[in-house]
Amino acid sequence: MRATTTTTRDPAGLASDLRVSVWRAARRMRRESDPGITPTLHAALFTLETHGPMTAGQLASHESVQKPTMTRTIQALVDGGLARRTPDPLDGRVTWLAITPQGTRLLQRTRQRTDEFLTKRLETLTVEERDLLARASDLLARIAEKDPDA
Amino acid sequence: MRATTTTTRDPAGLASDLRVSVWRAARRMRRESDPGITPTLHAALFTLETHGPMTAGQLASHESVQKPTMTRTIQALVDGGLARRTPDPLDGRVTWLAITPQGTRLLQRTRQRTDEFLTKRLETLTVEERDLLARASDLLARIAEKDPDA
DNA sequence: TATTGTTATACTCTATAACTATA
DNA sequence: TATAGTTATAGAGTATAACAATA
Repeated sequence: MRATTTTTRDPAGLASDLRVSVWRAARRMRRESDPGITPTLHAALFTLETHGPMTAGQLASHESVQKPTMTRTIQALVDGGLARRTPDPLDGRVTWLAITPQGTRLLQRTRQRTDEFLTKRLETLTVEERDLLARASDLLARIAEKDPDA
Repeated sequence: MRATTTTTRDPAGLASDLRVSVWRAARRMRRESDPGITPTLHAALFTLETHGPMTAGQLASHESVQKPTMTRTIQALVDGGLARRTPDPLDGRVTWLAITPQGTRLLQRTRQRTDEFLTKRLETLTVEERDLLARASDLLARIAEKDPDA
């Protein structure tokens, strides 16, 4: 196994390591996650829950996907009764999205009962390691944000 | 934004946060990464570089994908001249995979010159934050490994 | 004209099931 | 029979290009 510590202070080397480990972790999580909801739908629904109602374009921007991609994701959420579309009364081009009670319940169930694989793995770590991952989770979220200067 | 710190010591809540942030980071990295190689090919090639020659089955197991999936990945690497197939001289069913010099060069170029987006983002962090991410990268790799008891 | 969102189309990544060749 | 790998097929997730409706 390559020693990640050798690249710690070198952003390019860390980038290379992170790219691999994040990709593998994402793949593994997808494989093990709750069959009731895919990671893509989960992430979008989570955003609707935490940010409140958003337009389709805002949601696409927040998730760093193109609008047609978000159209599909939204369609899947609406078909599943997890989100609801509401036309904007003033601007006929705009669609507002909101999580439904059913969507909220699904997220609650997911948090309580699912992610079993990941939860089990995390339980094998020390409290310090979980603290570290929690802070890393915030850093990853910051890295994945849209360019501040874009 | 949901406060991740509230879930730090709770493995299930951390699992939920990590699932979202890792998924988003993976998506963003794919979108921004070197157009010359996809994350899936990069990860497999990286494994061949660090572990040396492996059979197709070993590689599939290491990457946590099914064998048919790895067959496709390998085919893409071989088509691109990045890896080489060699039949096992003793067991006719087995195929050995090895990285080619061209594959090694591509990984070097990727490390040096690409991952620009990610490198730039990492440069905006403090040294401490990069240290933290480096250790998190190891933890994520451990989490994504095959079950120790499977 | 510019913007919001959708439809059409295509490519990547992944899986399961069935198959071939070899042991 | 069992194992290693491939082929066939399907589904999820994403993108770009072209379009419709509205501003």
